[in-house]
Amino acid sequence: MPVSRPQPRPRARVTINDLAQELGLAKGTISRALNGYPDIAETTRTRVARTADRMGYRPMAQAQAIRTGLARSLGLVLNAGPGNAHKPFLTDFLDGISRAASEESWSLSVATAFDEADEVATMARLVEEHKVDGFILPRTKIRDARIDLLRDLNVPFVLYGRTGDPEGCAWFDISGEDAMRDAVLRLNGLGHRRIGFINGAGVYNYAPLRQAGYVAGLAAAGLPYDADLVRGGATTIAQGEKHGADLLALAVPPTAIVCALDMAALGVYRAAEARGLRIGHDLSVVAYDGIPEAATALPPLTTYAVDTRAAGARLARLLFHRIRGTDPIHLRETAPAHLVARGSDGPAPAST
Amino acid sequence: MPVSRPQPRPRARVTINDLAQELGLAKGTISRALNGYPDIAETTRTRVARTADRMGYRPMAQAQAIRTGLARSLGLVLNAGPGNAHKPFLTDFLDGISRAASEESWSLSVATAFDEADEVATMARLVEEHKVDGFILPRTKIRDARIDLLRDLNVPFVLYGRTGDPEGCAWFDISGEDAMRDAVLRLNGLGHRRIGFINGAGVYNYAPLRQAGYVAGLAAAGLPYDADLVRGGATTIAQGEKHGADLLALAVPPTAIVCALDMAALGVYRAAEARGLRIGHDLSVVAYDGIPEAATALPPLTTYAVDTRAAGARLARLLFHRIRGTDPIHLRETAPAHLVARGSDGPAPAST
DNA sequence: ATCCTTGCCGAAACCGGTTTCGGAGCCCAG
DNA sequence: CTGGGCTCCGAAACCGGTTTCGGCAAGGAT
Repeated sequence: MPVSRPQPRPRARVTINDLAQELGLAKGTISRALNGYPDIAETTRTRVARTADRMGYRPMAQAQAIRTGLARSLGLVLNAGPGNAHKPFLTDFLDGISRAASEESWSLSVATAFDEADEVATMARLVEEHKVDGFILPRTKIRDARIDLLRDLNVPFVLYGRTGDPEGCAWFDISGEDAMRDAVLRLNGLGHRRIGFINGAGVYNYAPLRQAGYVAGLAAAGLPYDADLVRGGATTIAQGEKHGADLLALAVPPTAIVCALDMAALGVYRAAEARGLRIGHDLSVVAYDGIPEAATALPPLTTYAVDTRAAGARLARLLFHRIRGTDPIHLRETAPAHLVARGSDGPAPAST
Repeated sequence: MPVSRPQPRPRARVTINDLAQELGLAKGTISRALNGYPDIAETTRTRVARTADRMGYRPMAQAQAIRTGLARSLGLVLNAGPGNAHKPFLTDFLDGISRAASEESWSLSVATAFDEADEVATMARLVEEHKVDGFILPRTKIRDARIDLLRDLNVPFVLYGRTGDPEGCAWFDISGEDAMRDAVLRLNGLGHRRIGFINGAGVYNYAPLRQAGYVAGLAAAGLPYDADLVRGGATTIAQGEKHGADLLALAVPPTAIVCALDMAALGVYRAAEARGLRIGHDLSVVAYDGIPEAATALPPLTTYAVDTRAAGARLARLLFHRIRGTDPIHLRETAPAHLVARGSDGPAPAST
């Protein structure tokens, strides 16, 4: 099909053959020296390393891949479908992964898909074309087709988020449940007794966890659970506003609301404003994520922030271990979110 | 150094040899048939194509790369340094590029850097390791070290944004100047006579262009240019608020403000609020970008939106042409931003 | 019938690495 | 002095493709 054949640039790369010639050694020897094989004399090894460095030798990743079977590349498939547009810390996430990858001279190849089926197809393609040695899976779902695929294909992967059926799964996650529990206790400490909860999207694994954390917080504080105070499915400002308005319209409205997502909290701000309630005084709000808008909101939002950059880096490193054969059982970690106390929560208003 | 050698998965790939054996042809013949060489009989070509398809053959990208010199991968280096965190349409941008790349069975590899020097170093590394055949350069600067590097290395690239010294440069850009000019004329049509302008960061190429557009709009409307009404360097809400406050504190404040960035406009909202001015009535605001927050702001922001997804796709396609040898002179395009009229602008208030 | 094209394909070299295999030296014990 | 083991490196096969080169067979011209 391709009528116009692409023209390779004739840039002079220094290859392993150049090195071999320069040093008067066989190229196989060079390769083994550079890759730390034990059957190379230490003096030879340093000599090779030094001139390789001097001549600016960089092994061509593809040539290595063909024999070793390793593309030296991490895969990341992003859902770019409707409703997934807003990813405030995507840059940080990519940065974390990319930096960790660079440390090992690996690279990151990203692709996009518009729904779950497309995600699976895209991942399969990347594997078929051998572009990628493993995947980082953002936003673990409760039922996740991506996991099924990769388990099936026997391709290494690491989840950002835990999962119910851990068979063959490695993961890194932020313990949102601890944060939610903490949030409830914090508010209880401020005198709040009716504390609402607005959860995120139910398809994701984090949702039940965070709700469980909220419930655990209630229990730890000795507060009763009231189903009327619990809403779910709010991932946008608009949805947060709707659920916030619903909660505030209750006969006995909450004096504080815990949100599983900052975005929802920003919606609650609007619902409160519509009722003439001042956030931080008449209504306390505590959320989770640490999006940049939370800092510039009025008042600034108290939230449990996650270090997305660190998460990306950690995921990449776990994936390296996974690719190198470590049992996924030993590659499961959770880390806490960190409270950023700002102005959106305060003492409970004196009860009338 | 690597003590634990990575273990390649023993998945059974179907190679070109399998195809050759199955068809009783030489593997060179298979390769030529698949790549559209003219010395293959049409019947043979279809026979090969059919069984290749049936057996699910996917050429291993790396093996092709080693001989052809093409990695079949587009490079994108993102600046993840401080102040660059907020990239609301990064996902769309990636989506556009990734989709266009997939169409040709290419992939996208992204890396991050924290400043310009790091960007250049990262790009050089990607080229040395032969991971990438060309780059898409987001956010063209007036003086751009990335351009110097790639020109020097003779590596194909495409700019998102124009540049002063076009030597060897291909680009795609949105004509922000037309949008700014339009914005001024629109406001003039609404009766505004004192129209302020808040520009973005001066290091980027778009800044002088948009300011020129603002000036052109003034001229076309027959309005005088007043340097007091022009501010620059506002890329965040906070900076927009500051400059907005300055403008509103003028002896004769503007009745309308054009912002080069939506973010700055959101800051102007706050400055107006602080003075008790109602956006859309007492003060009109028109901006540029089309970030999602603009739609949910109160009132919703009138803005010139850019289709970032389409831009990414177009850039990728231009880069393909560039890699295949098209003269960059023929690879320069601009497209208009599209007005999204919402509630932040209205008739000028009756003058006192 | 012979020669010359032309169409079509096989064989082999090649790309830049990795890995296997074997053998040349050296040291030391018998 | 000989045999065995160990250290270290060269040679060559190999990975999965691409590209060059040459030759066979069919067809047309002479």
